[in-house]
Amino acid sequence: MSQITMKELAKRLGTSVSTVSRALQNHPRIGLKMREDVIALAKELNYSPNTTAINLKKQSTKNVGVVVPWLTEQFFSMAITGIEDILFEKGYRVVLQQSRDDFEREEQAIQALMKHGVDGIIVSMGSGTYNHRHFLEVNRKGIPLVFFDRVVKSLPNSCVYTDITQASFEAVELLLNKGLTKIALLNGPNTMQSSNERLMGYVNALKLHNIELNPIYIKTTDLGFEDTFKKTHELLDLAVPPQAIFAFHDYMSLDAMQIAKERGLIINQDIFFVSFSNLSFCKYLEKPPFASIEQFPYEMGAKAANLLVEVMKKPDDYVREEVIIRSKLIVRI
Amino acid sequence: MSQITMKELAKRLGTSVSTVSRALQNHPRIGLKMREDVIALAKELNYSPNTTAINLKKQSTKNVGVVVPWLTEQFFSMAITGIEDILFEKGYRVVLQQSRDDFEREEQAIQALMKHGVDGIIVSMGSGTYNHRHFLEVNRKGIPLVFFDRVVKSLPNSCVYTDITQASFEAVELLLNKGLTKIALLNGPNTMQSSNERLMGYVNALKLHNIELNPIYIKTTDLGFEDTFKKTHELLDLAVPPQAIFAFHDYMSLDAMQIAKERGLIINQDIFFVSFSNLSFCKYLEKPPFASIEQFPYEMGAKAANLLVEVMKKPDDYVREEVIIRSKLIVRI
DNA sequence: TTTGACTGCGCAACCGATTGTGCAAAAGCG
DNA sequence: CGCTTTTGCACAATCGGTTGCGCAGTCAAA
Repeated sequence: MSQITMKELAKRLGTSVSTVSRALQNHPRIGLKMREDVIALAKELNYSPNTTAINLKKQSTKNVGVVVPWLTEQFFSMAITGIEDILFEKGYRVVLQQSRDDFEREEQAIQALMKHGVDGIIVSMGSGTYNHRHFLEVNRKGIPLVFFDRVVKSLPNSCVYTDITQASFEAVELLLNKGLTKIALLNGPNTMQSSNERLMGYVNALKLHNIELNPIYIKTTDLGFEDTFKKTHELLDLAVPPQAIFAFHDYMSLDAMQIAKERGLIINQDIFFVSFSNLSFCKYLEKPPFASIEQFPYEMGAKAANLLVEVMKKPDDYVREEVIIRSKLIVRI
Repeated sequence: MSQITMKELAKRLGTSVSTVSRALQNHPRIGLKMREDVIALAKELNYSPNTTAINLKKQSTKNVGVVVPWLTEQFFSMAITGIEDILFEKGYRVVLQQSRDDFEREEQAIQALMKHGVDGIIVSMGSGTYNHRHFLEVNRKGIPLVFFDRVVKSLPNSCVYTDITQASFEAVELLLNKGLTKIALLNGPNTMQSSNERLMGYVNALKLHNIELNPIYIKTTDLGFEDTFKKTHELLDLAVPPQAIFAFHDYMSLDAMQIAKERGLIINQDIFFVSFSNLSFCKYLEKPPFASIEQFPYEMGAKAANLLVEVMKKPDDYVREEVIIRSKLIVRI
């Protein structure tokens, strides 16, 4: 029950704690016999060091906090898997927190992590985050912080993301190359950086193909399905409804597709959907969204973890890095 | 950068560390003025206690390890969400580990958690786990441990699960009541407790309805999609192929359905599928599995977390609890 | 005025490790 | 054989807190 300590080992061997400590670390100044005795007894008593004590002494916990909006979104669970794989192999553990896209919760999560004493933090920002004070606080305390996917480029922290603008451009261009010109954008809230980037890509593609930008084809949502329903109806109610919809992510495409289907439209014939995520379960759909952008969340997570490990190793010669993971447009049909 | 400590506060106030400590804890034996001074200075200097030091002293880390097979399975990410909600509110943090249904990894994960000094552990066993030595070790060390979903009933730990046998019984009965008699079972490996329970429910239902048990309708898989494909083909190749398949979970149903579709069968007409999980994205399918068993993972996780908190609070008067979450059969069409 | 309780605070041990330093004894050297 | 170096180990400080206990000083009751 009560863990056995170095003190106990020392007492049984009639030696001192420091000798036990050094023996277990194979310190050269400990004699062979003593070393072997200590190690043997440690093994026999199933000694295992108290990590908390080591943490206190070493001023590090080998814990890394990870904050994401929703664990239940495949993108994030895959990213965390990538993070965990790297961190586990480097001897770190993942302390998990979900922000649920809520600013308050995100702030609480970050504060809990700082208080708890993590060695570093990896964050994908919530859509509700309108303020960066908690991140500034983390930086002020000198705790290494790395962003991924939903990043804050204006902060001095390293970050990993995909070039949303470019990916959006390619996605919209795919539609244009199919001869579709009436393309709507079903976007996220424009408080989100990534919404703006989607818009940019959309605009760029239209411009390059000399298609006039029609503002009534651009809708923003709060990422909730109700708002998606509402905005989709608005699009389809237009006098000249869109031939294709570029949606924020696959979940949004799917919700919008439901509406389209209810209205008797045939997916990938009367109307085409393209979006981010490349959700794996779309393979089970008879009519999947036309195309989707794979962002390689596992790789993003792994890369973010690697960056963080670098900073944690030598926080002093910190160099901000901005890593862009190349996304891939997957055409499904 | 360097965190400010109680020693620093004490020095600045010309008092002792113990007084500072007590003042911050509102100890009654500290005078009002001194207390206010300490608190004021602490606030001014943005003092925050070193959690590691407190952990060492208190012999507790306020960390709870959670080990699940796959974070990317919706069931588990929802369960973890339930766990996190409860634990966060009680002041604990979640340290996450995935076993990937691999015994070695599960064992490593458990060992890492023990070494790291968590106050308790919540586990859903991997399908590859053929040995309980790591759990025995946890118990031997006196670390509170609670199982959920994939539990080990033979161990003295509390656990939360759904009555798989009963749920399976209901699922099969649903098919029988539709007049279907040739029902196949596409099960998981029979090293898994829950596979056996599914079998039991299946057998019970057939028995009650006086349908003779036909062993060729019973297949076990390793939960991988390739094996699912193989076994589904075998079933459909039978002289008298099944009219319905009761599959391990929705993912397996979906994979099997692909095969059925390829063979020209019409889902929910030529062949019916029923399984565990009630995956949310099935709502996007034109032809979803006929029915699915909702196991309320969020509630299971939350309950497991609550049980664990109880044990952590008073480990001495530990009483094993076995909580059965009532599942619900959801008919989709 | 004496006694006893109470108030306000500091000393020091403690949690379980790591690590700088000092001191013997053994070994190496001329 | 005497002197230096090396070897082998223990002492004690330290990480940053918590907490039992003791000791003055204050104040009221006897």
